[in-house]
Amino acid sequence: MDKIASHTSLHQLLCFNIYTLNRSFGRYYQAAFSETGLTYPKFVILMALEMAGPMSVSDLSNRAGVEANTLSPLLKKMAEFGAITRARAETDERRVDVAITPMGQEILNRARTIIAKGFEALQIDPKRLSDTLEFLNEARDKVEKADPPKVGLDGLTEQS
Amino acid sequence: MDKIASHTSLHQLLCFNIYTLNRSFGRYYQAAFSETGLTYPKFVILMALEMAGPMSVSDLSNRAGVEANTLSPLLKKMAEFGAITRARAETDERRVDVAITPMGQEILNRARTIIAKGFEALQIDPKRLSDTLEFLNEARDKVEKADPPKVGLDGLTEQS
DNA sequence: TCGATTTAATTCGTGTACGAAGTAATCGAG
DNA sequence: CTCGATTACTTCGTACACGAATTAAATCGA
Repeated sequence: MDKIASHTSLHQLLCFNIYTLNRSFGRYYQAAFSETGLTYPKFVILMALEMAGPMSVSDLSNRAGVEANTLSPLLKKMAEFGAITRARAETDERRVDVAITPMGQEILNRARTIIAKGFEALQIDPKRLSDTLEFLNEARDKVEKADPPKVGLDGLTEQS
Repeated sequence: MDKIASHTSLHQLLCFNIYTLNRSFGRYYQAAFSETGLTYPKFVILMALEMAGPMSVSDLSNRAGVEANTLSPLLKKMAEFGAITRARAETDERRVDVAITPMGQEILNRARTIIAKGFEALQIDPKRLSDTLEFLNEARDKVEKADPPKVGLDGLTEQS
C-alpha cells in the first residue's frame, strides 16, 4: 500500500483510499452486526425507513443510494427476518410499500447506540471530519455528473 | 439522502459517504473501462504489479488491500485475458508468482492516462484533497485497529 | 377506448468481497 | 528424520451491486 501511495496521482489515491476504507468499514460493521442478521446495507435501509417512514422501493432506492434491483432481494430477506413489512400499494398496484416493524426498530436502536459508542472510541476530530464530509459530498456530486472518458483497446495485441 | 444527512451522527455519515462515493467511483470506472475487460479492482492489481514488479498472491493481497481468496478467481480471469501471467515459484511450490504482461502494461498505460485526464476535469482542489487523504488514512488505521462492539439480540421478539 | 408508452418492481447474469474450510508444501522441534 | 504446526493458495457459501431484460400496472393520446 505504501508503494501505491508514493507512486500514484492524488486522484487515483482518492479512489484507492475510498475503496479500501469502504471495505474496512464493511468488515467493522459485519463483525459488530454478526449476531443480528444485519449488514451495513441493511442498516442503511432501516435508517432510511425510520427517518422518512414507509415508502416505495424506488423512494428507498433514492434515499439509500442503492439501485432498486439490489434492494429487491435484500428487502425480501429482511421481511422474512421480520425487520420490515412489504405490501402492494392499494392506490397503485405497481408500487410496493416498505415499512420498518417494531422488531426492526428495536434492532436499529441497539445497533445505532452501540455503533455510536464504538466510533466515539476512535477519537475522530469533528472539525476535520466535517471538512472531509463536505469534500466527499462535492466529490461525489462531480463524479456522478461527469461522463466517464472511454478507454479503448484499438490495435492492442497479445504482443504489445 | 438529504434526510439521512440531516438526521445522522457524523460517524454514521462518514460511513455512508464512503459507501456511496465508493459506488460512484465504481460506476465511473466501470463505464470508462467497459471496452477493456478491466474493472477498478483489476486496475488496482495492475498498478500494484507495475510498481512493485512480480510478486506472490499474498504480497499482492497486502498491497492491493484485498483478501487472497478474492484475488484468486480474479487473477485467473486476468491471466486468461492475457494481462498477467501466473506461475508456481520454483523455490517454494506453495507460492504463485504473478506478473504483468506487455499487453497488461499497455492497457494500464492507456487507462491511467485517460482516467487522469478525466479526473482533472473534476477540478478538485489539491490542498483539500491531500487533507482529506490524510484524514481518511488515519480513519482507516483506527477502524482496522479497533475491535468492533458486538450488537446482540438478547430478549428480542417479533413483538418488540 | 384501447393500443403505445411510461413507470415500478423483479429476475438474470456477471463481478467483486469476505470468512471458513480445504489442500498441499514447507518448516521446526524432538 | 519425521510428524505436527505453519504458510500459501484455492474452493465454497453467502452477500452486495449493477446493467440489461422482463413483467405488470398505470397513463397518455388519437
